[in-house]
Amino acid sequence: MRSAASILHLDLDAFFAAVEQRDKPSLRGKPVCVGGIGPRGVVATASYEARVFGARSAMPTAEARRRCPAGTAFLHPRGDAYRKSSRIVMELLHELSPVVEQVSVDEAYVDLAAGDLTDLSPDGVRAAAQQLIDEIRGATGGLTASAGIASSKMLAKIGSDLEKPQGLVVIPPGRELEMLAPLSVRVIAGIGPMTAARLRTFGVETVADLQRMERTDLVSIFGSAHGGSLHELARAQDDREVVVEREAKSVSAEETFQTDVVDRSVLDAELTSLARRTAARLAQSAAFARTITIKARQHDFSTQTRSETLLHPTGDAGVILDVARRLLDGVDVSNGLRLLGVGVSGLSTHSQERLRFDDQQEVAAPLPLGIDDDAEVPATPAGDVRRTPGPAAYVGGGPPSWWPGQDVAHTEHGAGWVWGSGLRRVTVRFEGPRTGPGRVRTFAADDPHLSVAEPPQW
DNA sequence: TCTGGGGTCCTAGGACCC
DNA sequence: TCTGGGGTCCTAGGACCC
Repeated sequence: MRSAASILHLDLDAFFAAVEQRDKPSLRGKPVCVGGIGPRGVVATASYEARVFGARSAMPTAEARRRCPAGTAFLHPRGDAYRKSSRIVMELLHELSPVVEQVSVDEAYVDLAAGDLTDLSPDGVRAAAQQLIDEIRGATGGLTASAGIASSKMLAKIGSDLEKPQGLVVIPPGRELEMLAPLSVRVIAGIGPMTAARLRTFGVETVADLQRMERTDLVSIFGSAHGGSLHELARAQDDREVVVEREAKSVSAEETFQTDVVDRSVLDAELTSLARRTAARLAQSAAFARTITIKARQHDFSTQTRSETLLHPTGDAGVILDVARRLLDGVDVSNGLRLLGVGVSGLSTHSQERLRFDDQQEVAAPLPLGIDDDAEVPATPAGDVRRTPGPAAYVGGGPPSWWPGQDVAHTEHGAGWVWGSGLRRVTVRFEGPRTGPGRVRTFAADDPHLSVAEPPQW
């Protein structure tokens, strides 16, 4: 804990939904849920209008549909659009200080003590943060953010959450404990539903309650690492630094099927696709991996992992797939899998494989890295393959499979987004961030005048 | 209500080594 | 013979975060 409130935590408000409302004027002021839209999807972000009806992050989309009124938009995420706005926000943060730790697409810590700001008093940092938030709104076409500024990461993060949306909370040095004491233990990072439930059995609900627990008791209940950190965080003892860049420790890809899959040939096709995606992302970060892990979720949601560590790091999709296949052979799939995943860890930045010259070890035939892996169609009859519709899920050679929220362009009507599709039809609303609410038109799904478009500029 | 996808960190047991 | 101690690596599972 520092002597000045010099750590800022910035969090964009209902980020995915806010970007959708910015780019789609007809959705402004309306409930919007962004996330998986299939039968097994969950909500990633609900707009504040949707939260009124009880929609929440991580809620099954089916449940959110039940709670929200007719007219609520359920949209598939547009990752490119979110990244584009995120980049602009992160650049603004870098103008404040070179020490910026991006936690996710919509969240970051800034070490104000490492920047040019000389006035680190509560009033000084508040003014700087207010200016930042105003700049973000201006540069992103109206996205709002909340900020917390405090003497530690934990308190800065708690602060940014306290008055969301558009909150700006400075916790002055010396006031940390009194601020923390009445709050639920759930505000502490690392206390999730399980830990909170166990603490409740000891009568612990607030941070003040937690402060009364002995360290030895917490350690015996939760283990030394978790128990020890609970004891410290409850007392606002948090010396974690703002770190600019962390090396990735693992890379993975996984997919939940629309319905459970028993057929091993379908699973093998999926495994191939996942191994390729994982290898492609590994290559993007110029890394190699020693440990390969598969993940299998059974029909009852129980999850198994199987892993194998190689002698030398690899980046080869064929090697990853060979190992993954072997591992999957050892998994009982007779009741059907609902999810399959492939991951790699034990990363390094160079491959010993490349240094071998007289190794007789058989290397699997190279597997091409699909440029757009989702364009890959498993080598089984299309009608037999159940795939979760994804943002880039094209039927090989055929027309695009349109998804709600997708950016499109029509040669006559211009830019718009997919409102809905099905029965070989696609309905598009023609509007953009700078237009008023637009008109809706329906086309044949294979209408040659309609094409996939880039996210609009606001 | 029936639970995504991408990650991080921790624990615990067994193998193995000195 | 009936019994060490510490360290590291590997594997599996689980809580948690956004």
